[in-house]
Parts: sequence; structure tokens; C-alpha cells
Amino acid sequence: MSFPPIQNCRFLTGPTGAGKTGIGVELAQKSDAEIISMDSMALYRGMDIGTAKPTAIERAAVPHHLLDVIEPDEQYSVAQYIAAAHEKVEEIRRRGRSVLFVGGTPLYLKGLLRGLFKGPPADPAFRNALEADAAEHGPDWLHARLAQVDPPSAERLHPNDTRRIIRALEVYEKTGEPMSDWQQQFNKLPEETGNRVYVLDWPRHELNDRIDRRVDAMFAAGLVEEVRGLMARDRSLSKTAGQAVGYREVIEHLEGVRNLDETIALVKQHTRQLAKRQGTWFRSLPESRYVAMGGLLASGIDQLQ
RNA sequence: GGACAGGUAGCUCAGUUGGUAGAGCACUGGACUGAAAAUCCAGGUGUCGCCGGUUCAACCCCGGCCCUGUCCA
Repeated sequence: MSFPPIQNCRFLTGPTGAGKTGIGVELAQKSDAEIISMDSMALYRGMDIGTAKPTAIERAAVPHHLLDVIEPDEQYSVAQYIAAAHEKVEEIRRRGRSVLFVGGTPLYLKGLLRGLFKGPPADPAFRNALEADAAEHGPDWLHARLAQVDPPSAERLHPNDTRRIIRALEVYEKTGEPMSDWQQQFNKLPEETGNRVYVLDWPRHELNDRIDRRVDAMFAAGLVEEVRGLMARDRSLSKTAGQAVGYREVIEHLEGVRNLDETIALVKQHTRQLAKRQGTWFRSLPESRYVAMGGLLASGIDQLQ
């Protein structure tokens, strides 16, 4: 059992700060489409400034889906996202409109393009127990355990990659079958899906400049106050939400770990690192069609149709 | 002006009883299937402040100079 690859959708993606949101709205308007956000952090209500969500005006201009659907204290997962996205696609098509995915979470993108196996959900107690084992016996100990029940996964995963090793052990524990038997989706490129993946592309130094300016703008717009408000709630940010770039660093700042200037500089640095990792995903996907943003801004978005 | 400490990678710093040097972070590349804005892996990028001396050989020893910090005048 797995989520199948999605069909006949357009995707607008690219590294953080590339300008996806604005181009997405323009493209959706020109093609009678609705937008499904493909962003793991924009799912959270109240995390607005640091995730650079579309503005109220943009959201009024084009219907946006899968924004603001969970509370910041909730956990979430790729599989939940994929399931929700498939539902939204059907719903939008029932209205006779087309779908445009906009966002920069590459794992979600790949899960949509290639499909995703339906495995057991995360078991926090199980994970905590194995993490304790890893801390006590060292990461190699878990890796050796995996090698006994799922040799292909053990072969594929680095011995220090404790997080994925734990997931593989979790799948075996819950299903009695090795994860490598389940995970076949990402390796084969489906044919004739009708999907189109546009990757907005900037020269590295220009993107870095844009990131620096955007982070400055986020702080000017009140990112620190937003985080302060989130921390003042009864329940603190979930493990997933609290690790978002801009949020994690500001939380630490508010806890007295470092001053504001250092925090701003660190958020810029982490955002640049995020953009670099996103780039690694896009390069690895044969589906990627790179679109130079310089040219796009100069000659209009018709080349995306 | 004097005393002391220091000047080694982009940054913070180790180190060499004399044989031209290495960690963390940054940076670059890669991986990624229910935490993914997370996590993991690989790669060393250098006038060892400057000038001279000793030596087969100086980043290290000696002399002078420059710079930074602290203290004393």
C-alpha cells in the first residue's frame, strides 16, 4: 500500500527566498488554478512572519490550501501532508479548476511526484527508547541491530544516521517486514504523469543577497514579537514547529542564549544553508525544469504555461 | 614610556623538546520515504604578523620592528 504518484499537476518550487509566492499567485490567476501550499512550516497557524506566508491580498486573489491547518504545538508528518494534498487535488478538480503546488519542501514534492509508502505512524515512545539506546551504546549498536532485520536498509544508511535507522527499526517492529520491502517508490521514475515541475533559479550570490534582505525584513516586521507570543501560550512549540529556521534561533535568543544581532546573523546563515540543501534535492530530480528568475521577471510568466 | 599576554585557515583556537601544521564552526558537494526549515555524510581552503640572524632545516630558537589586549607610569 502506498500513495500513488500524483497526476497532471503543476509545481512551482525553488529555494527559500526565490520568489515562489508572488510568481505562484500570478501564474494561478492566469490559468484559473488554485494553490496548494507545499511548505512544511506554513502549515502552522500563527507562524506567519518567519515562514513568509502569502499575504491576505494574495490569499484573497487566489484560493490557497494547506496553510494554517495545525497548531504550533502539533506534530505533523510527510504522510499526513501527502494524504491531505491528494484530497485537496480532488476537491479542486471537482470545482473544475486546476492545481498549482507552490512551496519549497522537497520531501513533500518528491512524495507527491513519486508516491509514498503507507507505513506505520511514528511511535514517540519507541523512538525515545531507541534514542536512549543509541546514547548509551553508541550509534553503531542500532545500526548493527538494523543489519540483522533489514540488511538492505542497513547497507543504505550511514551508521551515524540514527534518525533514519530508528525509523527503519520502527517499521520492522510494527509491521514485521523490513522497511526496504516497503520503500520502493522513490527509486522509479513514473512515466506519463503529466506533472510539470518548475524550479525558480537565481545565481547563488543573488539569492544570498535576497535572503539577507528578507531576514532583515522579517525582524523589522516583528518576528521576535511573534515568537514571544507563541511561547507565551499554554503549550510550547512542537518538535517540528520549534525547529523552523527563524523560530528556533529566536526562541534561543529569548532564552538568553545570544543577543539580537547575533541571532539575525545566525538566521541568515541557517537560511542560506537551507537554500543550499534544497538545491541538492532539485538537482537530484530529473523532473526539475529550471527557470532563471532574471529572465522570468524580465519577460513575464508565459513561459511557464 | 615600562611590564606582561597574545598575533597560526573566513572565524574561535590547538600544536610543533627545530623536519613547512589541525580541530570546531563557516564554506562547497552529496544523501534523504510518517520529525524534513529537521537529520546524516564527505572535502582543509594557510606568506603560522614583518624583517634579519643561527641551523642541513625555523611556524618553533635569537635580535629588532609592527599590531592587539591588560596592567603600571
